[in-house]
Amino acid sequence: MPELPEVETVVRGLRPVLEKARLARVSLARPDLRFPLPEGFVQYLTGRKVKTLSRRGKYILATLDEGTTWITHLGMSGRFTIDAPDGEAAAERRASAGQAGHEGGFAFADKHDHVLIETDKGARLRFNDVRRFGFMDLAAPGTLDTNRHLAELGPEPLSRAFTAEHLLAEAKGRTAPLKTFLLDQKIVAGLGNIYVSEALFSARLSPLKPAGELTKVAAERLVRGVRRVLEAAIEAGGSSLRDYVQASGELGYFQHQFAVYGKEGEPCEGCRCEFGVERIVQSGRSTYWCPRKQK
DNA sequence: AGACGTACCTGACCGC
DNA sequence: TGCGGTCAGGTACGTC
Repeated sequence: MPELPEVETVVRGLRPVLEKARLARVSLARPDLRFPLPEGFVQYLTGRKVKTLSRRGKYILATLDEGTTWITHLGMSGRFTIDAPDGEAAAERRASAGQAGHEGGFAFADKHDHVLIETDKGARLRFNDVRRFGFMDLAAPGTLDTNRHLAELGPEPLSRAFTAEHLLAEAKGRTAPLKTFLLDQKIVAGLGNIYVSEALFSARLSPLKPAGELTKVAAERLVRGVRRVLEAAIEAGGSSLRDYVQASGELGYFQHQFAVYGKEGEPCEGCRCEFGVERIVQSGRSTYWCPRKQK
């Protein structure tokens, strides 16, 4: 589920709860997510203060007081829930909680809750991940740049480092189609299956076009298209934070209107032609596009 | 190096 | 109602 805009929304939602807070209690329902949690994970986090929360690609980064970074990737289905300490939902969970967790009424309330965190300010966080493709890691001070998950990441698409020149240099000689090229986190960090389709539509470029055939003009359109769709989605995430997340406490998913994604057979944005959006499969994953508009 | 397929995990949905 | 197949927004890793 979560691509850059969703992760950015999660970070913004977690910030008021985690930044400048101390992790008073941490517990795990299991020793691993997608990968084993690092040795001594709970002991390490417990008692540490979060200095800042940020994002790199699809990774959530929490910088701790002594310089270590707590890294979280949401995978496909990872989400955080912020529990109101004494709300109705909390009482309900207390009543139905089957597994032992924190004492004092805070527990692994849902089936796929894997990590519980309570801050010194009384905020309670649950990390839930049905498919368990998410993972967490710790990077010692000064090792973030060489961390195995982050070292190879391409530029942030909303930063000045993401340029047509960068895309052209990376695309040179490549036969892989633009769809696959943009999904590669080494090329640009944070795009996933949805926003690649959306960005290519926005740029009016075919997902089938070999990356090596990008022209300067097309690369410039692509940079603008990527930025446009991500900025719009982050904006939508902001609304969901205000409207939806505050009520439910759930962070990780929001409704967004897409131009082509999931719209097979429907007219693409602003179009009235009779053909509609097409779905094709590239490297085993769905791509949605308009063959009339995207060349 | 780069392109490709497969693995990981659970749940929802569809047709029979 | 049950059952098997397919699909789902992620990354890592093996092979050619």
